[in-house]
Order: sequence, then structure tokens, then C-alpha cells
Amino acid sequence: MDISVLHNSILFKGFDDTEIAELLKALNAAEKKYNKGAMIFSSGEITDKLCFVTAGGVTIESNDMWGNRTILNLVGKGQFFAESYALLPDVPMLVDVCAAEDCSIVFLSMKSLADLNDTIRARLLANLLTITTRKNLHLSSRSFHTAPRQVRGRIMAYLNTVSVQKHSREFDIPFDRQQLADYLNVERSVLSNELSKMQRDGLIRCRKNHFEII
Amino acid sequence: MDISVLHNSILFKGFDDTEIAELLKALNAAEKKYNKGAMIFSSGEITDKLCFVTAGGVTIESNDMWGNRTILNLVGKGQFFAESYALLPDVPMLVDVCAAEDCSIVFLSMKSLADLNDTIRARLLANLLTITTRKNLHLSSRSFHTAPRQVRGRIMAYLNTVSVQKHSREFDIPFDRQQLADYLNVERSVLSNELSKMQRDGLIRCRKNHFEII
DNA sequence: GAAAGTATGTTGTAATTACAACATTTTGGG
DNA sequence: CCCAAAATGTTGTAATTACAACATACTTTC
Repeated sequence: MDISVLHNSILFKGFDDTEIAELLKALNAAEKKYNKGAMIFSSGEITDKLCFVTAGGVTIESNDMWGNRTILNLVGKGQFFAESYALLPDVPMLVDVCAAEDCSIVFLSMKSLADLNDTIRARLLANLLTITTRKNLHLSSRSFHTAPRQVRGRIMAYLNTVSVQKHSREFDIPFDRQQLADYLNVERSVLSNELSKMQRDGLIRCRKNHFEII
Repeated sequence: MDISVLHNSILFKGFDDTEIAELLKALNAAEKKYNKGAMIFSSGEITDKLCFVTAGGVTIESNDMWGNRTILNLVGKGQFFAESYALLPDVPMLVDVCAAEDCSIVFLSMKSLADLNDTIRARLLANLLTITTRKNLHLSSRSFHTAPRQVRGRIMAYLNTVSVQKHSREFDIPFDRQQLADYLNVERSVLSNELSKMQRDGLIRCRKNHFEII
């Protein structure tokens, strides 16, 4: 198991190596590998597992019965997912979680939280609170990216956010075209088309997933 | 101040009346009234206040420079808002908060959390965690309501959710037409038009904000 | 380095939505 | 009860998007 990534995670902030090792044991930490495209959770499942990405990345997505996919979030190395479902263990998942690329996930049983002593649990809960509040902001930002009614507006809203995050007008995005389309809730072909127009209009330059805002 | 609503809130679950009274003092609880349409927070503001609705309701919304409104959430009596910003006090708000109707809000200073004793703080943090995880699920559900590409799909996705929540095919929704349109991210006139068609098609019946799924 | 497979770009048409303008209904005072 | 204001419904047209079909480019594997 890749310990160093976990040690630097928000969850274990303020804990020393010994404590982390004990916690991993107490929470029944188990790592599992998935190939690109594999489904980690399906809509309707129940889980008490807090999940941590030690390698690769996963998409949180909703797939309707007509095969339309909506990507709500992309969770990369060093980040958590399913925290809401782990902490509210009677709520069935509303989403699917899929491996966006080959990846490794560590599962931590939140049911076992109850067995921890008060001090440790309090510190963990405080860190969990940070995780959930940040996740909230993440979910909100997707709403801003999909708020514009037109495709160009959505692309710009998204690219601007990434640009601000990376402190640069030039950056890579973590999505391929199909994923970006599913994230922005537009057709892939319409997205490709609009990106071409935006380049012709001198708004952006892009090649694969490298973008520059002009 | 309307104490009873606060006493039944998730935040104070497990606390007795004396403790709550002390906490309200320690967190500098202050109530303020707003008229319908008033702006409670504007995008870009910084706050450390956890906000609780004691009467009426507020909308969490994003307003772009062309006057387009997107409603992310409607927060009613007995619920909290701004918890993410209160707990991450350097993050400027991405949203506006407006009074959807005449309302009263209690503001609780999260900065003052640090002054509480460990036990009390731990219990509060655990309750805050419940608030943020539930808010996460709420934000997710809006994503499902706006996921369908077509207006009819969005309306049905939303109405189905409400129907399940209320355990009935007949129910009231908390939105007027303009709010529902801004929540589903569609034009008001298109929404009205589609609702008419859906009635003609025998899918639903509705009058004002009372709906029935057939 | 050729072939197969995957990802991305392009185009045309049908369907849908945006927007504006106006009609009708409902609501809240006076 | 009437009026004014607000909310909701209706309609037509221009603009945009969905969808399918295909072209091109890039990757991977043998």
C-alpha cells in the first residue's frame, strides 16, 4: 500500500506515523486495484467505506437508462470520495463511480469510527469536516460551469476556473473530450465544434488537453 | 429569537436547553430579519457565520453579468446555509444568498468554535459533519435534475425526486415558475409551455405549485 | 511501420431552446 | 369589488443543440 500518499492526505493531517498505522488497522484499510473503465460503485449501492485514491483517478457520474453520462466530479490521486455515503450509511448511492484510468483505491470503514477513543475520533471528524466542506465547494463549482445556457459559455466558465486554480493562462485539463462534454453536459461533437470556433475566433488555443486562454 | 426551531435543529442534536443557551451566547448568535428579495450574502463576500433559517426561506443562487439566475438550492425553515464558507473562512463566496420570502436568519460565529471546550466542540463538529454531508447529497440531487438535456426530462427528474421525498404522487413544490426555471436551468416560458404539453399528454396535472404525477 | 482501434474533428438536418412580445390569470391593496 | 401589479401561459421566429454519419488524427500492438 502506498503509505506516503495517505500520510499527506487531509484525513490524517495532524496524526503521526504510529497513529496513522493504528488507524489504518482500526478502520480495516484495504487497497484494491481497478482497470480503466471498471465500475467501483454502482448507483443504489450502500457503503460505509470512505475511499481514497492512491493512484490514478475516478469519475463520479450518473448514467441514465438511455446511456447518457453526466460527470459530476473527477477525483484524483490524494483525494477522497464517497464520504457522504460513508457517513450516512443508510443512504443508497445516487451515482456511479468509475475508474477514469487504471487506479488504486484504499477503503476505510467508517462503521469502525465508533470503536475509536474520543480524542482520536474527534480529530478525525474535524478532518472529515474539511473533506466534506471542500467537496461541497467542488460540487458548487460544477454548477457554475454548467450554468451558462450556451456551450461556449460553459467552456469558458470551466477554463477560467482551471486557469485561476493553476495561476496560469496555459494549463492541462484532466478530461478528454468525451469526459469534458459529459462534465459540461453537452454533446461531444458540439463541444469539439465549439472549441474549433473558439480557436478561429482567437479566444483560446488548444491541442489535446493542453489549453491556453488568450 | 425563535428558540424552539433551533432546539430541533441538527446542529444542536444531543444538547440540552442549558447547553444550547450557553452555545448561542458563545457563538454570538444574532437574529436578523429580511424582506422578500433582500440579498443576505453577495458573491465574493467572506464570512465565518453559520446561518440558520428560523422563518421563511432563502435561495442559494448564482447571478451572472447578463442577469441570468441559477438557483442551486432552496433553504427552508429549520435548515442551515453557508456552512462551507463558515468553516473555510478564507474562501470567498461563489454564490449569492437571497430571501425567497420574508425571513429570519440566525447567524452563528464559527470563529468562536475555537474558544469552546474540547468535548462540546467535538459534539458540535460531529453535528456539523451531518449538516455538510446532507448538503452534499442535496447539491448532487440538483445535478440529476439538470442532467437530462431536454426540458421535459428535467421536469420529470425533479418531480420524481419530490414525489419520492413526500411519499405521494400529489404534492406541493417550494418553487414558483420562475424559480423552478432557474433551478432547472431552463427558460421560464419554455418551462410553462412544456408543463402545458405534459398536461395535454396526460403525464401530470398541476395548478400553481401543486403537482400530481399520473 | 502497417493495421486496428480509439479519440477527435467536421458537417448537415431535424429537433429543441432562447428570446421577445403579448394574452391571460392570479394576487394584494385600497 | 376594482385596480394595479405580479405571475403564468401562449405564440412565433431566430439561434442553438442533438444526433447521426463520416473524415481525420493519434495510439497501441503486433
